[in-house]
Amino acid sequence: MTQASPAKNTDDTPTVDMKDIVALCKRRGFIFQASEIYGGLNGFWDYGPLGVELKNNIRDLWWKAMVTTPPIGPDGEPLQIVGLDSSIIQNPKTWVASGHVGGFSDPMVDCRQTKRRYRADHINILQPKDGEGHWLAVPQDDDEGISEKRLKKFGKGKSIGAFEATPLPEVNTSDYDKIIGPDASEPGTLTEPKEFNLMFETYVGATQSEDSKAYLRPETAQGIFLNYKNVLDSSRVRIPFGIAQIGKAYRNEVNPRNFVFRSREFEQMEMEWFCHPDDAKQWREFWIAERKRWWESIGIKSESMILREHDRDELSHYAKEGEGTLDIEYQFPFTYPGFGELEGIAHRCDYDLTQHQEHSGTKMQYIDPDDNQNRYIPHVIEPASGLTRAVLTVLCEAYTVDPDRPSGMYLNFKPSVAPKKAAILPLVAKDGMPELATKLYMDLREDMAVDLDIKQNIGKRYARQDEIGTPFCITIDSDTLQDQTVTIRHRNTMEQERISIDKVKEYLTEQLGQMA
RNA sequence: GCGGGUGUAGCUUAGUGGUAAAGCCCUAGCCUUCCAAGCUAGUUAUGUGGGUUCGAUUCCCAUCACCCGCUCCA
Repeated sequence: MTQASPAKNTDDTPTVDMKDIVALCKRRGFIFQASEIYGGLNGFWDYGPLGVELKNNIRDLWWKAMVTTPPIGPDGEPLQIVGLDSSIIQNPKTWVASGHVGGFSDPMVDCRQTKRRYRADHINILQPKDGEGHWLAVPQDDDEGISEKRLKKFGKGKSIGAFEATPLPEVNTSDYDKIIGPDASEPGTLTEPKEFNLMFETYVGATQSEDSKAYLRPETAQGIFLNYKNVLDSSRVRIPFGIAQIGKAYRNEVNPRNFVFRSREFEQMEMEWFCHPDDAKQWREFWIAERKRWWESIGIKSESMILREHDRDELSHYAKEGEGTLDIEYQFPFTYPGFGELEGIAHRCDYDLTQHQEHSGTKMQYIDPDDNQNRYIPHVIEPASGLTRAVLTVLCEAYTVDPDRPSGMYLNFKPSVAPKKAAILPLVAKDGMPELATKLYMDLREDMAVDLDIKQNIGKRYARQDEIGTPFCITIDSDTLQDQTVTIRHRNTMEQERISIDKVKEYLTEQLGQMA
C-alpha cells in the first residue's frame, strides 16, 4: 500500500493548520482542555478515550524498545536496561542536590519602559554616595563598559568613585522609583523582583509549614538517580546499563503555549545510561542514532526531523563539562519552517550522582566486579523525551489533508500507534449483517483493538474511521451472506479487496505486522 | 510576564437593551446494498464575575481561556 505523504511546502506556510488539529482532537476525543466546564486552566490538558489509547500505544512502544527488548549493543549482545517507577514527590533535599531549588527561583525584574527582563541578581545598583541624583542599574558582568556610558549620560558628571555598588536584590523596593533601568531613559520603570520558581510546591502531611514543604518532580530523571544504588544492589546489572522510567512531571512554565507542546503537567520518557567516563562519547553517539531510528519506527519521517547540537551557552548546568546535549527536533506546524524539541540526548557527566553523594552522604561509586581497585562514579547519557509531546508529534505527522474524501482528511497513523486497528461495519443494519459483524467483532477483539459500528450509512462510518486513523475497515454485505467473504478497505487509498471471512484475523495480523 | 486579537450549541455562522435563529454534527426511530443521501422526533449556547438599567448576550469594568508576536524554556 502506498503511503500518501503531504508534500511539504517550500514557502513558510505549513501544510496543516494547528487549529484543525486541535479541533479534530476535541471533536473525536483525543485531547480536551482540562477542566473545560470551569473555563479551563492554562497549561493543562486531558486525554480522551482515543487520546489515551494513542498515548498508551506510544508509551508501550518506548518501553518495549528500551526495557523489554533493548537494542543490541556494539558488541553484538543485548543492552541491559531495567525499569523503574519512582514517586512523584521525593525528599525535598533531592531538588537542592539536583540544582533545581537554587536554579529555578531566579528573581526577575521587568522594565516597563523598554519591556526588557533582567535577572535581579545580575544587576548592580550604583548609588550616589552624596545621595544626590538618580541611581543607575548596570549589569554586574560589565565587559562592555556599560556602566561608564550610563554614568556619562545620567551621572551628572560624577565619577564611578562617587557611587556605591549594591546588588539589586539588596536594594529596598521602596527605592525602585529612584532607579534608572539598564536600558531605560527615566527612573522608576523597574518592577519589583518576581520569583520564577518553576517547581510546583506542595506540603506533605496535614499541616502546612516550611518544614513540610515538598515539590512535584520537574523531571523523572532524579528518581532514577536516587535509586541508582538500589538497582545496582538488587538487579545484578553491570556497567554499562540503563534505568528507564515513564511518568508525569510538573513545571510551572512561565508561558504554556502551542497546545500540549509546552504544558505544566506532562509525561516524560527518560532513560539514564550509566557508563564508564571514557566510553561516554561513544555511547552518546550510539543513543543518538538509536533514538532517531525509534522516532522513525513510530511513523515520524526522517525529513521532518533534524539533529541539533546545543550551543555552548545554552547547555544545562549538568552538561557543561561533557560532550554536550543534542536535540532531536521536529518540524511542527507552529514552528514551521523551524523546528521544536522532541528529545534531548544529554551527557550529564557524573554531575547528578556526585551531587547526591555529597548531599546524602551515600557513596555512589561503582566498583568494577572484575577489578575492585577500579572504582569510579559513572557518567550518564540521558535520552529524554516527552510522551505527551510525542502524541502531538504523531498527530501532526499523521494529519493528512485529502479533499477527495468525505472527511476531507485522514490520520495516517502507523498501525502500531493507531487507537483502533480495524472497524467492522455491516453495510446495512438488516438481513443478518449486524449479527455476522458482531460475531467477527467478538472474535477479533481478543487479539486487537477493533471497533464495531452499525449506526448510520456506510459513508459516514468510513469517514469517522478515517478521522481517527483506523487502518482497515471490514464490511459485511449481502455477498457475505452468500459466500462468506468480506471487503477490506484500506484507509490511505480507500481501495477495497475481498477476502474470506475466516481469513480476516490472519490477514490483519499479517498486514499490521508488515506495516508496524 | 508584556503587547495585540478573539470569545453565541460539539462545529460554522445569524441576531437583538425586552421569549436567542439556522445549517452541519450528535442521540433515538424509520429508511438505506459501499464512501458524511433522505424522513420524523429530540438534546445542547451568549466563557466567568461585577456595574449601569425596570430589564444586559448586547453598553462599561474586571477576570478567565484560546490565538498571534515578544519574553521564558533549568
